[in-house]
Parts: sequence; C-alpha cells; structure tokens
Amino acid sequence: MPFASDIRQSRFDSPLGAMVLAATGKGLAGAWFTDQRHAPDWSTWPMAPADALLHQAAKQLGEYFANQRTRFDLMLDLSAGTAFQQSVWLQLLSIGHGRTSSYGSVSAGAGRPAAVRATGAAVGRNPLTIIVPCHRVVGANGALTGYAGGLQRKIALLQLESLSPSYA
Amino acid sequence: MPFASDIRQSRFDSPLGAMVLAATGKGLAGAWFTDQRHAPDWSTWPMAPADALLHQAAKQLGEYFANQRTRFDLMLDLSAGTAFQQSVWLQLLSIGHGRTSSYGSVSAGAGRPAAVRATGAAVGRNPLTIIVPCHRVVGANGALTGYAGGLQRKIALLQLESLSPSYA
DNA sequence: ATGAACATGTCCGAAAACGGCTAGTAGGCG
DNA sequence: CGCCTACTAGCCGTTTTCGGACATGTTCAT
Repeated sequence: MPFASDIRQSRFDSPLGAMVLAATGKGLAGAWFTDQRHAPDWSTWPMAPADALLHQAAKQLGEYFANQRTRFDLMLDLSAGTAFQQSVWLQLLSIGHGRTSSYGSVSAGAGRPAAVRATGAAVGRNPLTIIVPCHRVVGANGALTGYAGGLQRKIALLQLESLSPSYA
Repeated sequence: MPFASDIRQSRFDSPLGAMVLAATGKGLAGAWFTDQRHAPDWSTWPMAPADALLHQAAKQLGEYFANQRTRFDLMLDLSAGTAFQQSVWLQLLSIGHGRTSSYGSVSAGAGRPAAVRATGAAVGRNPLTIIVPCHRVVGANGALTGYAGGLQRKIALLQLESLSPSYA
C-alpha cells in the first residue's frame, strides 16, 4: 500500500541531520533522515512549508531534541504499512521514553511470538523515525543490532533519552 | 534436575561455620556451608525455622559435632542428582563413621569401576555435606585431594571422627 | 513467479573443556 | 637394585560452548 495521493512534505533540521516530514489527510505519515535506509522517494511530493500538521510535528521534534518533551501528540497515519507492520509499529508506540524493549517482546506483543525475524524487518521499515520510537528496540542480549538511520544516531537518541528529566 | 518446588530452608551454626539446611516433601535435600563451592542459590527459598525435619537435622548435626552421634537417622531426598550421582552418593552413605574410602573404591561400588574421575566430580557435588559423608573419601594413596567446603574443614571432620568413642 | 536477504531469538545436537583420579613409567637418589 | 617422586596418559559424567537450523513477513532483484 503506497502513500495517499494527497501527501505533502516539509523539511526539518535536527541536531542529528536533515529530516523530511510528510503528511496526508489522515495525519503525519512520514519522518525520515534524508540519508537513511528504506526512505521513499519524496522528490515528487509537493512542498508545504506552512502546513499546520507539519509545523506542529517540527515543533515537537525540536522540543524532543531539546529534552523538553517525552511524548509526541500528533495525529499519525500509518496506513501505508501492511497489517503486520502496523501491529508492530503500534507496539513500538507503547515503549516509553527512556526505556528499551527487545525484538522478541515486540513480536510477542504484536501477537506473533514466532515472527521475531519479520518483526526486525518491520521495525526497520518504520516510516516515522523518532516519533514511532523504533530506536528503543534492542537485541535480547542488549546489543543495538541496527538502525535505519545508522547506529550512531541510535546511540545518540538513547543517550539523549537516558539524560531525560524522567530519569534525573 | 532441579530441587522440588516445595523446598524450604533453615540455618544451622556449626563449629566449622554457618550452614544452610533444606528440605522437600521427600526428605532432607540439602546441607551446605554458606561459603562452600557448588552450593545452589537458596536466596529465594522460604525460611522454615520451625520445620520438624529441619529441626531434627540440626539437632543431629549438633550431636555429631559434639561427638555424641556416629550415624544420622533422617529421611533423605537425593532426587536432585543424576542417576550416576545418586549411585555415588548412596555409596558414600555406606562408609562408616571414622573410616575412609578411595575414589576408586566408591567408583567400583557404584558399578562403574572406570569412571573414577567422574566419581570425583559427583562426590564434589554432594548436596548433603557431613550427612552424606563425602569427607571420608580420600585418594588411593591417602591424599586428601579436595573438599567443596575447603580442605581445612575436611581435616577437621576426619580428626573429629578419629577421636570418636568407636576408636577410643 | 521465484528466491534471497533482512535491525532476531530459540532450540537441539555435537564437541570440547573440566574436574576432589589412578595406574604406569621414567628418572632421581642412596 | 630398592624406593620415592614427578610426570603422563587414559578414564568418564557433567557442564559449557558453539554452530546450525528454523520460524516469518516484506521487499527487491532476477
């Protein structure tokens, strides 16, 4: 299932690099680092710098990076994923700020305890990086294993969250 | 094979150091010096200071250390060991107070004359120290070779028994 | 269409390491 | 020669380690 045709985009410069934000009529549909893996081709989408939802998303991301926000309050549109992927991404949303979970736990939570490997793939295709916290999923033994935006960013994000007020 | 789930414990202060006693529905299942090797993790077992069997065991141990008892009369539960280990431990029970035997003899008695070295390992894992007299097993040449509770305790026990009435 | 590659985790079997040993041998002594 | 010591090589059940196989949903390249 591709993205809806009414999709539009804007830019956001994060401390970890430039990002592209995308929204449809249903909500925020995308947030990618411009150089990350599995990112779609957004070159044909119209720019909408003044879009309300995109503006709100950028604002909250800024607060997140400033360590002044631990939860995102945005309308999300995850309809671009398959049923399985959506169930996995929903699981990710339940991992709190500053916490981590394992691929196995996420898999079980999604109702497919055996589909651990598929879960890894689904996590990697998460279209809303940071906002859907795929960076909080680590190996059962604690290993970081991977991140579509590069392990350095994953480390940076986890470190940012470990320094958050909720842990102080 | 782990210990049964209905296991419970109590303490006993011996002249050679603090001990932990443990019992299951089948009988006395454990007696370890708190600092000995190969001791299990008893931290999660419930305390049962008033347990009849544990109380009896403590009483008999007290008498043993006072040199007023040469045999233990208790229901034992050795089911935590493997078949081989149990056959070895049974052999130990037949070594009388004040006597010693060699690893080779025990091994032969257990029906595996060649498994001498494995016997050494099994003796070392004896869960009922003193009560199952693993300290009475010495090398074929008389050397003490080893003891899970430390050689000093092995020496002390053998000395205690050599001074017993049966030898006076 | 078909197959391979993935941001994994669990299970099972084989293989190796590890001992509370011992009998046998080789070499040092008087 | 005797005697003693020191070393070696087998002995074998248990524990630990390691490698492979497998399950699963999607995507991308043949």
